[in-house]
Parts: sequence; C-alpha cells; structure tokens
Amino acid sequence: MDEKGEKTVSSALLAKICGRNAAQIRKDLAYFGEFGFRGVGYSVKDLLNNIKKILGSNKEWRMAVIGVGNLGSALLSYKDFLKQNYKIVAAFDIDPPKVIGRLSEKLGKPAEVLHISRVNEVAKERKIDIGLIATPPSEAQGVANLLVEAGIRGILNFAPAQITVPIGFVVKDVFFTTILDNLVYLLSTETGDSSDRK
Amino acid sequence: MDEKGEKTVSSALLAKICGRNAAQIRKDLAYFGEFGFRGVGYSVKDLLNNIKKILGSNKEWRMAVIGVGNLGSALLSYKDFLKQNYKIVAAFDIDPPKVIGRLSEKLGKPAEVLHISRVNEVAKERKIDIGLIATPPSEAQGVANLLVEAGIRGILNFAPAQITVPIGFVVKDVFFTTILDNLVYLLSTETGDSSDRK
DNA sequence: GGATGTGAAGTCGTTCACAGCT
DNA sequence: AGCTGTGAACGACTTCACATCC
Repeated sequence: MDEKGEKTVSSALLAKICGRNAAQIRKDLAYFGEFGFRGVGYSVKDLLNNIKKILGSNKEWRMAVIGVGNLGSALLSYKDFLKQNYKIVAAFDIDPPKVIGRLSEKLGKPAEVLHISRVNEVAKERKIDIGLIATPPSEAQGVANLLVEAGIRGILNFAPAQITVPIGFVVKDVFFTTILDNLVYLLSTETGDSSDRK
Repeated sequence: MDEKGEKTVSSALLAKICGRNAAQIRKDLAYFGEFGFRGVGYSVKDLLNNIKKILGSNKEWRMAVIGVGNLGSALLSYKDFLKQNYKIVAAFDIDPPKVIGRLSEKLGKPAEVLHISRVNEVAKERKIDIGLIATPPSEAQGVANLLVEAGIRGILNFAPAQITVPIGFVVKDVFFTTILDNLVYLLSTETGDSSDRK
C-alpha cells in the first residue's frame, strides 16, 4: 500500500485483506499502542513503522547457516527472498573444503565456508544473532550447544530433531514434515476445504 | 513405546510427554472415538493404529517434487527422514538435462528428472497424491495450476508465494521466513522465553 | 459522518471433577 | 483402586456495539 501511495487504511480494509474481523485488527493493534486516528484510519507509513518496531524487523538480524548440505545450500541461495533486514553473514560446516568446491561450482565464485570450530570466534566478529541449523539430525543438539556457547540467542532449527537450550535462548523449529502430516490429514478427511488453516 | 514393549499408556503419561493437561488428551482422543479402557488406559498398539487412521498416515502417500534446484534437491535427499508412508515417486523440472547432471554427481547415480510438461501423464501413471512445489516464487502459481489439472489434490508449497487452488484441493505453505519473523519477535521482546510456542 | 479504541457479550477451547466402568 | 469419558466451571479469545474523537 505504501508503495502504491496509499496514505491511510482502515481496520475494515485490513481485515478484508487478512480474512479477519475488523474488531480483531483494532484490538490487536491497540494492544501495542494507539496507532490510529478516529474517523480516519491508520497512516500506512506510520503503521508500517510501528509494526516493524513491534516485530523487531526494524533492526538488522545477522544469521549464520550451520551445515552446508543440500538444505544449507538452499538456504544460502534463498537469501534473495529474505527481507532486507535479514543477512546471512557466515556459513559453517564440519568439512569446508569439500563443501566449498561444490558450492563454488554452483555459485561460480569461491564460496566461503568456515569450519564449525570457529563459530565462537566468528560469532563475535560478525555479530551473529541467529543460527540456522541445517545439519543432519544427529548433529543438531551438538551444534545448538556450540551456538549457545557462542552467545547466539536465536536458533532456527531445520533438522528433524528436538533441541533444548537454556532459558534466555530461543529455538524455533521448521519441520516441514509436520505441515505435511497436516496436509495429509486434510486430504484424508476429504472435506474439500482448500483454506490454509493453522 | 510400542517398540519398547509398553502395552498401555495413560492420558496422564501422554500429557506429561506432550506438555499438556491430561483432560486435554482425553477430550481430544474421545472426540474421535472411545479408544481407552477405564481403570487401565489406552492400548499402545491400538491407539497408534487409531491415530494413524485419524491422521491418514495408515495409507501410502505418493509425492512429486517440482523444481529441482537447491531446495528441491534437499527435499529429494531428505527422504530418509520421511515417515515410511511418504514416498517421493517423481521429480520434475523445466530443464531436466541440466538438473540431472548436477544431481547425479551428488547422488552418484543417474537421477531421473522429468520435464514439467509430463506432469499430467505421470501423475496418473504413478498415482501422485501430493506435489511439493520447490520452484522460484514466480513459477509457483503456474505449477500449482498444472498440478490441479493433473488431479493432484494436495500441494505443499515451499515457494515464498501465495497460491490459490479450486475448492477440493488443499495447499499448505512452508514459509520458513514466517517462523523466522516469529523467532525475531521473541528475540526482540527479550523475554528470555525458550519455549516453542505456536 | 466515519473510523478508532474498548467495555460488554458471546463464543470457543481448556481444565476441573466426578460418575462409571474395569 | 485406577483411569477413562464427559458435563460443568472456568478462562481466553473473538465479536459486537457504541462512546469518543477527528
């Protein structure tokens, strides 16, 4: 909307777009502050900024990929689709030489992949906020421990393994198999519902 | 538990394992039928079968990967971690020759990747139930249309694009960026909460 | 007039607590 | 005695509806 030059937006319009109730939109926004103007709506620009502040996407988040196999490579090349404020600033693997060769072929330039043992040092240097675990499941907890030691507070875990971290750290799992199970449930109940529920 | 030879399990134990309330477990199970025995608990074997039936994981689900780039390759090699009842039975791309070379190197055997134009024909032959879209976002809707035409009712969409399908078809998105946004929100609220909420 | 912010009402899901079966 | 299945109590979230302000 901002790009389209829209100046204001109403809760009713936002609700329509998101497929929710307008009161829901207002309640949720009002929870974080008074962003709107009665009789007018919300300033698109201000609302955007406020939401960014709320979600933490006003600051740059620096990420490292750990495990440069198929999935890790996909993440590295996926970076074009990441929002501006996410940056992949390092890649680690247990066998960088092997991986670098494969990656360089693909990317057409020598890729930098560091040995996992350097996480601690590099985390400080490059101010890494978040680690993306893309290792085999057997290594996931070990890698998580290294990340915790390195003071990296956020972990996005792609390995199909349960990971635990001390309080103060946050892990979020990306288990596509769970979503697949969900899809299959919907398919087998045969309701013919095409919506995308949680 | 079944593998460990456990014969029965109580809602209290299941609740502990899942970190939920025991009544919740009972209510949820009771919704689908009367699986338990008063004074005893649930038969592990029976419960397992019943849950499989409910979730639709008692039947084999045949899947195709569409788009064999980094992500698609990752999916193809991920198959070891898939449950027994999920099978990847085909891979499609717009440029199979190129992809096959790259894949074969990796897998050490000539990989079979078909041209996307053959989806319709192959979907019937191989009884494909589910399509995994791993193309660039710009191609996602087009591929979805092909899958729909081919009568593939389930789509797991990895491309960062919104896809719509006719009623009777089901799309589930795997947007790891959404989970990343969520992680970042938790990190920036600084609550130090390490749990893995929805 | 028109859209927000918000108490009040309503709805939905969770937990309690116990009757009933093994 | 033990544990399920479930009505009733409870709590949380959603929607309504309107006073309030631009």
